[in-house]
Amino acid sequence: MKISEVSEQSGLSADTLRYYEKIGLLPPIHRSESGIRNYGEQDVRRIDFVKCMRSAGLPIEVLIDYFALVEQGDATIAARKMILQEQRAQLIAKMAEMQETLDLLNQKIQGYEEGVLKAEQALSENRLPAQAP
Amino acid sequence: MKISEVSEQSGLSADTLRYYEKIGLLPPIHRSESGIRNYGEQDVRRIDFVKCMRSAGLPIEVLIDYFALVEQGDATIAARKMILQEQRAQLIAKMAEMQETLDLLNQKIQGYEEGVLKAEQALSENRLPAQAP
DNA sequence: GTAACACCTGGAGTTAACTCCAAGTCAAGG
DNA sequence: CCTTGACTTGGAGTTAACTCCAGGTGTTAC
Repeated sequence: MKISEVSEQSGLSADTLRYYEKIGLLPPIHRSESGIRNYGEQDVRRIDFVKCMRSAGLPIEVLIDYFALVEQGDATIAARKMILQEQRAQLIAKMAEMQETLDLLNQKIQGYEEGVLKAEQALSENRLPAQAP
Repeated sequence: MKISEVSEQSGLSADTLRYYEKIGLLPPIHRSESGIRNYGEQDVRRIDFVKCMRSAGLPIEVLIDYFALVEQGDATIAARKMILQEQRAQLIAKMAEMQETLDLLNQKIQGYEEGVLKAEQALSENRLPAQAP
């Protein structure tokens, strides 16, 4: 698979794919004789994994460390598991924060709905309401 | 309230508070005669709001736009509501992505748990299992 | 009065994660 | 043979959001 195909399929730009390889987030991709990258199935699977983790905000550094451990074989399974557990904990925490924000946003939006309602009522009755930020 | 107190109470650094003011995310804070910021209750409430929104990843730009509308009074209520709804939609989408990542992370971790289990069994029986990244 | 301390400013530096660019190579079509 | 277009590289530039610093001023404690 050429870089343009992988780019299309993954939604990551070719630049990003090369960048990921350069910094070691992807392994050195096999090349044709003329030096053109040819992504294998395993590469594509890794890219999908990376994309998923990145979309949730896991830092590239962490993923690099993780894959470095994968390279080193089964002796590192415990360490890998710890990395994933740590990231999971952070993800859960972040989602909880976002839920709080979501709740507040919902409140505010509802406040505006009610505010507008009141304002409309007031307008048709010639009164003036007010609302906080 | 002095900047150090607000900093302590909000968890934002004094530098960040000044930065927020400089870029217009906070209004010009009232000063003492000698030029020292004196944050009022309203400022503190706004800072809490900003902090909450920022913790969920809402861009500063969006918040600045939002507060600019607030300044302009009730005529902008519909626009404000739209901003919040848009941000809510993005937040929900992001949380869904994170949930997917969380699911995958859970799968992987469980895979490692089972993998280790198999490995331990195999070790005590002199067999060799394997596992993917 | 002076030393220590919190605060001020403008501006430079940092970080993560891309993104873009110039200049070059190669394969295929006309 | 020549052009077109996808690919290559190393390196520079961008963006968001801080974070730090030097140099200066005002306030407080002794």
